[in-house]
Amino acid sequence: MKRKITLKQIAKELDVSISTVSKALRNSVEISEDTKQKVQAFAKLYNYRPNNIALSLKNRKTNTIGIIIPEIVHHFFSKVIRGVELVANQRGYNVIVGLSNESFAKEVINMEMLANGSIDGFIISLSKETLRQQDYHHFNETINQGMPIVMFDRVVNEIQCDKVIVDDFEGAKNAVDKLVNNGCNNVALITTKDYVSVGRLRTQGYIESLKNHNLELKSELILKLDDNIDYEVNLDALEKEIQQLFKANKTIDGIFAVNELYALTAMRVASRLGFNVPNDIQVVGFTDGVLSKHSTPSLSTVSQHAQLMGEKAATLLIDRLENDDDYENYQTQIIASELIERESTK
Amino acid sequence: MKRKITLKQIAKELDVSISTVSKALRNSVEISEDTKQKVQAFAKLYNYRPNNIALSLKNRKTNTIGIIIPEIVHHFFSKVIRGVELVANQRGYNVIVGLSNESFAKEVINMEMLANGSIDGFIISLSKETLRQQDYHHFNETINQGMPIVMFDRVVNEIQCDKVIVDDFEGAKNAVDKLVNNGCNNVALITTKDYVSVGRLRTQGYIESLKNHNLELKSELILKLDDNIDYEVNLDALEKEIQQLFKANKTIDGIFAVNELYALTAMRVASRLGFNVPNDIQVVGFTDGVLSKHSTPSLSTVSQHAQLMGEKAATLLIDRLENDDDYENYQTQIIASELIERESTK
DNA sequence: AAGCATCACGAAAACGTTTTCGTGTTAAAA
DNA sequence: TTTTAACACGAAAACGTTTTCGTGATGCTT
Repeated sequence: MKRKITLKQIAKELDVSISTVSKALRNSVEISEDTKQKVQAFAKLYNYRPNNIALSLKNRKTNTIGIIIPEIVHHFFSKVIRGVELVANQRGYNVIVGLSNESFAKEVINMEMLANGSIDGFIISLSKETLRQQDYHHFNETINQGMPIVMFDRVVNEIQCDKVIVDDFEGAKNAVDKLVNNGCNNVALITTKDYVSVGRLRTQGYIESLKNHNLELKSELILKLDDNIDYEVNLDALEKEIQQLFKANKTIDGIFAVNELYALTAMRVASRLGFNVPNDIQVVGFTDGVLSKHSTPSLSTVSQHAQLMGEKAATLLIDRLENDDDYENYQTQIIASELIERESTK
Repeated sequence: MKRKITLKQIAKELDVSISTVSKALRNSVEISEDTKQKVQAFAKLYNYRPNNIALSLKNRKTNTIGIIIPEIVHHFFSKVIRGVELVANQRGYNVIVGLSNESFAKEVINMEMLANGSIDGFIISLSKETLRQQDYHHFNETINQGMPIVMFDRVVNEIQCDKVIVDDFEGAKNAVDKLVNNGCNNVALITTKDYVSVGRLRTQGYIESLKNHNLELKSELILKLDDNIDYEVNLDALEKEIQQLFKANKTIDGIFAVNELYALTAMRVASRLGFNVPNDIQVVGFTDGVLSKHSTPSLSTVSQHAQLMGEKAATLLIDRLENDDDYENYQTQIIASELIERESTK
């Protein structure tokens, strides 16, 4: 077990100075051809690679970006990571992952851990708890220390930084437009409480679409679920909520749900109550998940292009890292969503 | 925009030496109470945090572990990451993620990028291409340089290191046992080509179970799919293969599939051909995916406890990193799988 | 008053790089 | 022969820590 070889060791072996070795390896004109050859051959033989940590310290640049997400076991977020990783790698960066697990405290701790030199910048999607508490001091502190942040998906107006978001409003509007155009007159909405920005925007898109079609907005058709409850493990509770919605409103002929789980569960409950999807009730979800494609009937959905979001976020961040000149001209990129029609709509 | 404060700056401001500041902050007895208070107050005021990179360089230890996986948009792997991250964070480590994208070259490049000082050790699941080419030189080189590796799930006997695996053989055997005990006499197997170790082991479990029940092993009931094809995008191709299996073997009354997609597709094809699941045909998959739970009928499956695998792998790695003494007593931990019965079996 | 601990702190090395600047040697120019 | 320029290399600083060792000042013991 031989440790990794360093410049110092090469210098010693070849009886030259460390500077000479360093220059020889970087093909400096200061060094004679002879010496260069000798050093390079030796370095190759021993498979020399510069130590990243030493380089980071010297250059005050780690070539690493940190991504902090609320949850990794989630199709949307893992696709974002893939996008980030893709462009990061292309541009010579590594990606370090932190999970906030939807907790404010973990988000803060994670950021502090990474902000002390480990990374050059952050890509982040806020935890629900952070959104609820509206405590954003850690972002401002980070930015004030000269470390750029790019927020994606769950963003917040209070913080000045680059952002990448989905056109939640437009996406929702289009989805509901589709349902209405397909003949639905009583489109219900299954959404989250308003503090999650994306939930709020999608709700507004729903409302806008109804208005544009001169349809009455009936509050009893809007089911706002408390998404602190993990319905993935409490499926029964979710089913009950939705079943109640159907029972109380027999005329429902369309469902727009702000995520995949809600949409899918709605479909299942509808079937159980004897409705046919899409003939009696049409359903559209909002997501990038795998479930939609493989369910029966397969679910029409608003795709968010998660991987593209990741790519854009990484590009934004790295561009900023590599151009010190452009100063505080923060931009917000909006990724167009796309309605993917499957069997749950006509 | 104030840069992060350093020991040197504190020393300058307070007109003491760097050593004094460092010692004062670590509460050394060498320093007088007065000075300590002064320094600590100042440090707190300016929110001093030691620079991780400098520490890493000094200690020759990064407190970061690298995980290299073939694909992140995959329920199994993201759950493993969650497990790794969980114990890594608990023990003060960060996690850096590399994606091989099932490519040998990317696996090598990723490892080389990280092995040059960025991390203390690897957790890795081999890419399919690596398994096919059986070229493991990069692992040996890494280990020889004193950097420990823990392999999980897709492992390989040729490399001496810690490993965490699922009892693929037992898991498959139990699944097929279940089918046979439920009355299936013609259980088909949908699997991958043999070079993926987990596929091979699951196939052997299938064979063993049939043998134990004195059932004839019929090669026409074994469908070996080429998993270089991404059936997730080529669903049609997959359906055709499976449809052919059914058409050629009318007596099939049970299916064991080595992954979720195969199992789910088999269910769908079966329904389309007019079979009822589970009354005519029972199906069991092998996976930790989300699809199984939400499909109709929901899919019985062999769970691999992905998160637990991640936790074990991280524990194994960190234990080794922190105990230089226990030398090369590599262990292989086997995670028991669990048969989760849902609607696709009786 | 001389010797000796104890105290409180600073200098310097080390981790592994890169880079600036200085310097000794050789060859060309005056 | 002397001056100058080019060449080839080394010393040292810097990045931000921690830690070992040295040292001047003080107070105590004889």
